[in-house]
Amino acid sequence: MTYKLVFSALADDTRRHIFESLKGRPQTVGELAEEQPVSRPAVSQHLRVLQAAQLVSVNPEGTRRIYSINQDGLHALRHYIDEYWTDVLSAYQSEILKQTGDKDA
Amino acid sequence: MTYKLVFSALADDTRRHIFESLKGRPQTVGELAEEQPVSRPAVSQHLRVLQAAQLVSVNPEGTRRIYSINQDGLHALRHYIDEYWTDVLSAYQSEILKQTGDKDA
DNA sequence: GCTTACGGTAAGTCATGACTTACAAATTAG
DNA sequence: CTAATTTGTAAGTCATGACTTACCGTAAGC
Repeated sequence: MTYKLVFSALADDTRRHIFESLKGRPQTVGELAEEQPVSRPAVSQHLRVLQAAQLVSVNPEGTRRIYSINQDGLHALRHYIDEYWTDVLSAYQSEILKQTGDKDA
Repeated sequence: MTYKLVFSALADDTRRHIFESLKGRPQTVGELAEEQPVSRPAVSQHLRVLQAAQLVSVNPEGTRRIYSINQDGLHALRHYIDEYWTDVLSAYQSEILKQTGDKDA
């Protein structure tokens, strides 16, 4: 459902850098922009995408907007992976059972 | 390093559908193309991307090429998430300790 | 041998998205 | 109130990538 948002958000290098920069501490847009090789408006646009993917969240403080990590996005990602694996394992198991049954027959 | 490949591979709807279709059983290109609303060459190109991201692998059998799941891609993804979280937790912990110290001072 | 089936590749089109500069809104400082 | 700071938004440019049709190589069947 929202997997597309999370995957495409983290598919971009600049966004992944921003996201990993927030790993250490909450930061303002200006602080984040200084670390990146792109302009501040570009960072703003990236933050909007990250926010839509529920990977970051904002906390306004005066004119500044302090961005920090939002757990929801990565939790969704982990859920996707986990569910995928359980499905894979059950499918493989039935495949194995089928092959075993063929052997017996 | 290869995170970009995995994220961008799964960011596309068609590719995610193909990837999830392989969850159940290995399939040929033709079988996968029948389930998708795009042409067979398009599926071929998507499979190349998925293969580059180590999400699927091929097994030639005559003229057919049987695609199946490759664990490496998703393992890399899970590794990314896990490492991210350990970094986040340690950063938060030091933040909490700093705040506690400030209170005491 | 020839034909058919399967699938990868080439070339071209079109939409998306990452980036820029210019501008506007909102809060703080004097 | 005015000026300065911070940030989001608008508009436009340019590259990327998802898709199509046409084509080529390769293995199997008659």
